[in-house]
Amino acid sequence: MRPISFQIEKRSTVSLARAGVLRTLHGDIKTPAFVAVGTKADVKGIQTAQFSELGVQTLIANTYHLYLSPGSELIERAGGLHKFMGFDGPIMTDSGGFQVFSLGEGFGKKVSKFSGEQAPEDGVAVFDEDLATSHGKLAIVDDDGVTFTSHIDGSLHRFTPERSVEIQHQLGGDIFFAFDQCTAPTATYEFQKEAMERTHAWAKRSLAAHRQNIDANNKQAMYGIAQGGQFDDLRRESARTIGAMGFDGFGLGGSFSKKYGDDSLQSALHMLKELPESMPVHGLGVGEPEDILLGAEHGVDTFDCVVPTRNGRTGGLYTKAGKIQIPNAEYREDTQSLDPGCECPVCLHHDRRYVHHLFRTHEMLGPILASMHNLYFLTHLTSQIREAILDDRFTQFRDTFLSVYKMR
RNA sequence: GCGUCGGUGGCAGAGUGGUCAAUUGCAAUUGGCUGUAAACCAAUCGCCUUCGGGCUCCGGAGGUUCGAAUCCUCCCCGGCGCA
Repeated sequence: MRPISFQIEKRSTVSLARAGVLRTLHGDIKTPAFVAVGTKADVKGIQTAQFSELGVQTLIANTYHLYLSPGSELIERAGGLHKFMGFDGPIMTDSGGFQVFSLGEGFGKKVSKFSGEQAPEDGVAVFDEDLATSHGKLAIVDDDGVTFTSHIDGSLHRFTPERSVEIQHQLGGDIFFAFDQCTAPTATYEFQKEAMERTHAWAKRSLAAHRQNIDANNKQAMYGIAQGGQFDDLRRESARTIGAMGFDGFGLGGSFSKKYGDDSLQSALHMLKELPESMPVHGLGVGEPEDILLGAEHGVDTFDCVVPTRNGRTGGLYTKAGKIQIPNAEYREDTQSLDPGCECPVCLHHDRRYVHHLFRTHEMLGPILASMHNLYFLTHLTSQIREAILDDRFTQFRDTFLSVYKMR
């Protein structure tokens, strides 16, 4: 018996969209579902007790961050993430593979729509120069693993697939991910292929390490992550390889930011056709409404993304008509609710004028309310998608939604 | 009234003869954010512009100088001290 099971309740008759239930030892996740990002064992600005009213069924914490602080041993002594953060529901952990990318290849690169260029190596002032290694990155990859420089204190650390699995065992999430090498969609074919093959080798090692720990293997499910960038042949090869290894689920890997182009996600999704039909699929870092709709259409079951909490903290609010910047002058006396018609706990009590004021005066409640609203918006979106699939009207729902939602 | 210090762009506050339309912070205006290095980052922020530049500008008025936010004179205003 595996520690999770995935039951598909309904498949769309006109697309690969599906609705299901992912059963874990800490409860069920009704899919499609939005997974809140809880990097450091907290969803930024949100109390655990608020998850339910915001529609948050599950969250994903991060291996790299929790390993650095407070340390996975401490969390293990606390009885695992569930006890540590006081959440009884399903928890996922990410492997640290994304940090291989964001602290490695992606480090210091400010790819803007305007310049299209990467910043100079010393273009990032966030860190003490002494922290950065001579190559200008905080992570360097080799075939055996990755050497990190802590972004916190500059100390040196090393992750291997086995180490990532060990840490994630200590964290104790219900579902965790194999250590992978994430890449930018814009990377060359050669680079993409190399990272994919390395990811496959690491997946095999990760799985072996997991199977060796009988106790963890019985309690925790493990997803493998595929790569391949925007190259369809690599993507499909990666899906076939990862899909056949015996993982409990599948992670759609990559980084789908708009700065890498408008269809980096679209070009990756065809790989899902190569997977066993009943394998649960998680879209890593996929969370803009239009991308959730696209992913769901292609059979992605769960989505995690920083976007509701990060945008929320920085003043961006999701509405059915598109994103708005609540600190902007036009909302100073706007008495509409954040998103007219929204029934989230914030919209039920406050209007734009108030939240605008909170941002202008730098009150911490502003980012909190915005994060709450955004989380609700996305969990509500996935639950609406789920209902639509169950009624076999997904396409209509998508078209209706997109007809009023303005993408930027 | 006397003495003294000071009046700089929305605010605070640098600059004290040319490299100054004027450092910096805040405020303001806008943009960005996709497995969180992010309660963050970026651009703009006197007026005009064919984006090359042009014009006006550092309390006010004069003056010195090739050149003044910077030096001098007078005036106005403010802080402090003494009467």
